[in-house]
Amino acid sequence: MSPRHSAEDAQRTRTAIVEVGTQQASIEGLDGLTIGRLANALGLSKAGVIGPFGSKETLQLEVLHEAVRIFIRRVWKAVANLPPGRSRLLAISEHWIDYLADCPLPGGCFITTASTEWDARDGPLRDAVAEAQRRWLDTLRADAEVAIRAGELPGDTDPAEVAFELNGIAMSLNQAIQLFRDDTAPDRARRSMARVLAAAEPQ
Amino acid sequence: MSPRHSAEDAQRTRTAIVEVGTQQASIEGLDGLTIGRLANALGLSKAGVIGPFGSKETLQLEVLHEAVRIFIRRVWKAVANLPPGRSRLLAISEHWIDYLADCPLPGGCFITTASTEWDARDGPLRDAVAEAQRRWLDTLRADAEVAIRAGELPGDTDPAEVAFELNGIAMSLNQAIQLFRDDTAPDRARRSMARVLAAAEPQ
DNA sequence: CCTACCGATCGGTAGG
DNA sequence: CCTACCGATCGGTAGG
Repeated sequence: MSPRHSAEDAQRTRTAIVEVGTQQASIEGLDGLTIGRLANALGLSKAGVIGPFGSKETLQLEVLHEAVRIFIRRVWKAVANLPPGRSRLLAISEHWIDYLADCPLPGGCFITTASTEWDARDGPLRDAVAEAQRRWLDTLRADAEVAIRAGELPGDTDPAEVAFELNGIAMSLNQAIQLFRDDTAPDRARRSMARVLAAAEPQ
Repeated sequence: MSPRHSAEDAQRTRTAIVEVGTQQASIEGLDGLTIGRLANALGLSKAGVIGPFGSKETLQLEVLHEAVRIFIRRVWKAVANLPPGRSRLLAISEHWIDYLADCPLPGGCFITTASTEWDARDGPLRDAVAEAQRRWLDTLRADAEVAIRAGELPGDTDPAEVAFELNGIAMSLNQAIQLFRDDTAPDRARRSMARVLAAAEPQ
């Protein structure tokens, strides 16, 4: 009740703002976030929402990073300790599809939405989105490289193409789920990803 | 100079508003369209911009349909007279990739942007986006069905999966071009689409 | 198709 | 973290 809050309280408020902001932005886009609606949803004043961040852009960047953390937690953490290679790419596929089919954010894949929202603009948000997407594609490509060297994928496979295709399947799945509410799509995506990751013929 | 305009003039103005609106919306999104900026870009008053349409939503719907017309003109018109089947799907792939690599709209593929922008919302715009995307996927699937029946694609191919995968590759390509400015991506997409459309082994 | 205007909301700040 | 406020802009309308 007192206006004198502890640093702990301030941190809790900050966290709550980012969490609710992530939910809202997954639906309305990062640019669709507004301080006023956020304040209303949280029972705070607008000054209370923007204060901890200084500007809307800083808040948007934090919201984006929170969405990336959620993705990593759901898709990467479970496989991070597996040895790199084809079997880990198959495990990633499973978790990725599960993440999209049972998404913790109401608007589906945040990075995909943010990517199409910012890909034709300039500035820190575009750069942050590009870097997050870049890192994920690099992660996939690195595993594909290991798989090719180990003979688990055909020797003439282009590792960047594996990342490119898996990413495309994930975006197509995200659209099927969000735009068409098609619950047969996860199985389709599973088959498609398995085809991209088809094992090399034994010599 | 006279405020008394012909119906022809009125039509010209309407067309100009939709055209400039399509350019702007391809960058800022359909929701990012504003009457004020549109009026400014066109040298009109806000009333002059919104008047012919009655509401922003009607204008947004017309902008969306204009973007669909542009896509059809660039990707579909050139192949519409070819016989359906695998070779037409390959021709579509070529035109689709060319369209994305040398896009008439500054923001890249409008439908992809509109899809992620509206897929988590309700209303006429979401419905219109879904219908446009649905029609295109159905077109691809119908050609895949013909190709499978003709033995041009493997007999166990799922035609909906062909449409799903081609669409995913196109979205991945759109991202590579717009977000990463990666001009090696069109070739990658060509290889990926060719793989999806690999001919059935001759019996 | 214009001017002039409406209430609502935007991001953000001053001062406590 | 609040109240009270800022100028700017939003979509839209009245009246010509």
